[in-house]
Amino acid sequence: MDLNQTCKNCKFRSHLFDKLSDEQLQKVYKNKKSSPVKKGQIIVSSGEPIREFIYLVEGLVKLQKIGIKGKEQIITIARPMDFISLLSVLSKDTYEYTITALVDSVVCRIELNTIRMMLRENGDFSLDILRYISNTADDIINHTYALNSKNLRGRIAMLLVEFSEKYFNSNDFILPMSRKEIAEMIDMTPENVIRIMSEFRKDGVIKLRSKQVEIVNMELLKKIRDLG
Amino acid sequence: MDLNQTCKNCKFRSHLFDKLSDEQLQKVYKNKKSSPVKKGQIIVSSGEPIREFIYLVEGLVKLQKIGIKGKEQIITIARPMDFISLLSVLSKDTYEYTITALVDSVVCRIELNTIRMMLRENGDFSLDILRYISNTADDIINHTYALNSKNLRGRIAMLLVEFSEKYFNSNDFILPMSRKEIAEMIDMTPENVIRIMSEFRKDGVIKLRSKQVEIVNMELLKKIRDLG
DNA sequence: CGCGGCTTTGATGTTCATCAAGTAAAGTGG
DNA sequence: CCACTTTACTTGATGAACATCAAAGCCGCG
Repeated sequence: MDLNQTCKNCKFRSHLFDKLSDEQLQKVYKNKKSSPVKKGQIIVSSGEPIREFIYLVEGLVKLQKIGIKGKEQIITIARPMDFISLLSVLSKDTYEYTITALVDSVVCRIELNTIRMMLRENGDFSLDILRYISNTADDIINHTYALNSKNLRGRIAMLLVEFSEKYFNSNDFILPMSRKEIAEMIDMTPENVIRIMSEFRKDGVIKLRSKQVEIVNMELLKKIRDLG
Repeated sequence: MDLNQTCKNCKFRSHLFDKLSDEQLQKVYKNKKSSPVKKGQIIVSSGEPIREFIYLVEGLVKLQKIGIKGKEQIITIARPMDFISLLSVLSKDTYEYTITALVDSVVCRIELNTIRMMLRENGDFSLDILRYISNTADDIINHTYALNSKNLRGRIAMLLVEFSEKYFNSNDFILPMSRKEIAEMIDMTPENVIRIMSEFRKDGVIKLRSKQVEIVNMELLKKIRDLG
């Protein structure tokens, strides 16, 4: 297979590498390393030096950091097409977050200097990346504030709607994480995650069997989210 | 006075416009409008179309948004040298935040297209801005998570230390905001802001008279912050 | 000088974390 | 593949932290 074709057709290109010339795209291709990662595998560890631009081609990954007192805190979940080295990549020397695969995934890596050079050379590409980073940061900030302004029921509802609409495009999905991890994401205790999800089940808002979730009454769930 | 000199010597230049050529700096100068704003005055309103790059030359401003249920939420306080149009400027069409002067301030405005053009033309400048935006976003995110992981006493302590070390460089300063605004910043009620500050006063950690604060025992205050 | 918002203090109630204890599920080594 | 161990899940009871409500004093401003 023509390797350049591979990159040219990669669904990723349309979003982020649109503005690259063919020559630059060729350079990206020569440098990129694509690799599969198993569920649970760590992709980068917080504190590691940043040497690569990493993006997610397939799967789901979580970005987390260790808060004060050693409590884990999940900052966001990245989808295919997301840069997962995210914010730190251009401003820091080492990763701020630990990134772990939630399901079997595929990531692509490009040497940082290659990207840096292209950012310098290609103003349109540079502007696109600026916009992308700004948006990502905005999203995380807005998401965090939305979450914090809600009570526990509202948070769980928000998370379930998000999984359904943003990550799985279905009312019926398998939670890609444990109750404990959910708790880390929305800042509550595992006990209360369980309690409230059970309530939702009893009230007929969702069906729930272990990690299998089906949202039965989406309208009500959204109302709980918005009123929480 | 030579107007170009004005910009060349502006303390702002060293941080953000370092990489601009003399010609580009000249262009910045021709386009910039510098204006004073009075305490309490709104600089931009959330929802307004973004037409300018705005940075703070002197003073202090707050960036806030209206959360769900109309509760105000202060996202961050900007200092001189900060871009205050911040994150949204390159990714959105309208402002995400309302920006208000906390004290008498001075801002400079540059037409957005001028900056955009320079970003496209000048890769080094572009990289600097990328780094700057990444850092700003990182800071806000880290700050928000740090705040949320603390109890109320820890939050107040954190805020006071921050005012002292980051914004005023002194153990003795005048709070630039009301108790209600403080509550909006660190996500608690005005009543509890008052209660806890009074506690600190009674315990001899700070002296407090209306908005005048003096930190008497910084070490203890930091301990309260870190243990909260 | 009086009105409205800011500030302060106290009393009450709700939400949520913590603790405890037991069950199910999922790895692990023989 | 089965016993064994560990880790995840679940439910209930208790207590602490914090929001809310109420009432009174204060301050700036028209």
